[in-house]
Amino acid sequence: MAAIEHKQLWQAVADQLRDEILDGRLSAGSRLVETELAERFGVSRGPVRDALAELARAGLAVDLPRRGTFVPSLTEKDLAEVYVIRRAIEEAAVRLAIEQGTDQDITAMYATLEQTERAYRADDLAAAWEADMAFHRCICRMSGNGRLLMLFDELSSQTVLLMRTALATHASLGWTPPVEVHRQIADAIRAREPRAASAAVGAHFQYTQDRLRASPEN
Amino acid sequence: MAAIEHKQLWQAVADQLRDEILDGRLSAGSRLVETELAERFGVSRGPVRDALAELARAGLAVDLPRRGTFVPSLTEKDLAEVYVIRRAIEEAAVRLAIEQGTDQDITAMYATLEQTERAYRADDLAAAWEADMAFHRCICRMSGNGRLLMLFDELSSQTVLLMRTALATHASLGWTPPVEVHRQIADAIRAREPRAASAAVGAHFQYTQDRLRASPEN
DNA sequence: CGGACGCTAACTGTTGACAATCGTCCTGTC
DNA sequence: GACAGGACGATTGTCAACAGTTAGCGTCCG
Repeated sequence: MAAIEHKQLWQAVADQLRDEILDGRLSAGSRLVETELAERFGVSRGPVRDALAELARAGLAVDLPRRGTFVPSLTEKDLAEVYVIRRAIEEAAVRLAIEQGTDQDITAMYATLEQTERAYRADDLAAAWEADMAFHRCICRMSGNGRLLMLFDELSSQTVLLMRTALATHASLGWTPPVEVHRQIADAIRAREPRAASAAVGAHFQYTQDRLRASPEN
Repeated sequence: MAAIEHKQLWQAVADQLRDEILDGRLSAGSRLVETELAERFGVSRGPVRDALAELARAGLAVDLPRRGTFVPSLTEKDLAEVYVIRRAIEEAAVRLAIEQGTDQDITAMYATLEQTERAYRADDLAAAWEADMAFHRCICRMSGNGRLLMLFDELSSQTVLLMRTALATHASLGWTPPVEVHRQIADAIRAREPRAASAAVGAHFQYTQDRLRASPEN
């Protein structure tokens, strides 16, 4: 095993660009010029083109025909859209996770929980946020639904981008990881109570959405 | 208005290929050779490549690196995955549709319902199926969530492909359009009863899923 | 002084060609 | 007779070049 990931060139480029977009090194509105990137990565324009198409499909870039590709500036509306879908699929995921999840999965889930808490106590908000996302991803993985997991990854990327652009100034500063809510969800999963788990996820999203909607004063 | 849709070449190719795949003219397992298609459409391999990438992203093709692109043969597991996600997002969509939908939208929704009935009485199962899908799409459009609608389109395409491949022989023959269930959903939307509407959608999917799971004897 | 036209530069969309890789067939050996 | 190894063919991944379009800017006319 551990077979050599025969990564396509365009995948490597896409991964690199994705990281830079999510890190904020490529800020919203930045233009992604094919020739420029091709030279930077030492490849031709072909793979760069493929990479940009991939990012566009993932919602991390917008492609205006004949005009170029840009890093999108996501709005409140985008935030609402993403959260509606995330809530829907994660409520479903948690129910499946109860049916499909192994004890090992549940252990891993609790690990992310503790990691979140530890990072928060260490005042490492970035790590706490990452562990928070890992918790959600863990549930989606437990669902055993590959499409659902891929969809989550797409939406979580957009969530990160949203947090960086729309809410960089106000909301993220006051953010605290919802450890206790996550623990509620985790406990419900371990107890194999689909109703409670689904409701807890719904409540979690409701709360997050309300808080985000309340804070900005556009 | 009605501005000239300056369609990119690869989009035209992708549309054509999508139609052929969904029509069954390109059956499951078919190999999509870039050179071949390029010659057939009178374009270079570049746009064909882009088109195949697009189809692969939409789940209507699978790309095996260095080996080629194929029309996928979707399995029971794929069916289950697609339906889980569709149920989740459509339950959410119907709730939003109640908030966002205009009277015009509701009229259009009922139109698809009547169209389904008419096509079924005329023994045109293909048209009935299409109108059935149009009904579901109508609800997703009413949600006002662009991402949700795009996601639905993706999943509905895969649903069509599934019906063609996995269930071509047994289930589709006995299929009858669930007009009365659809009417229940529509009525709940018109009456602005989110609970009932969401429940009706859920029941609809539960029923469909059970029936599909019961029929094949793999 | 303001607006419209035309020019220029840059970038994208598309093309054709080259090289690397994978599947297949054939051959030879056990 | 079956399996391993090597060569060939086909097809994809990548590259460099060409053509068309778009945005920006300057100039000219009203």
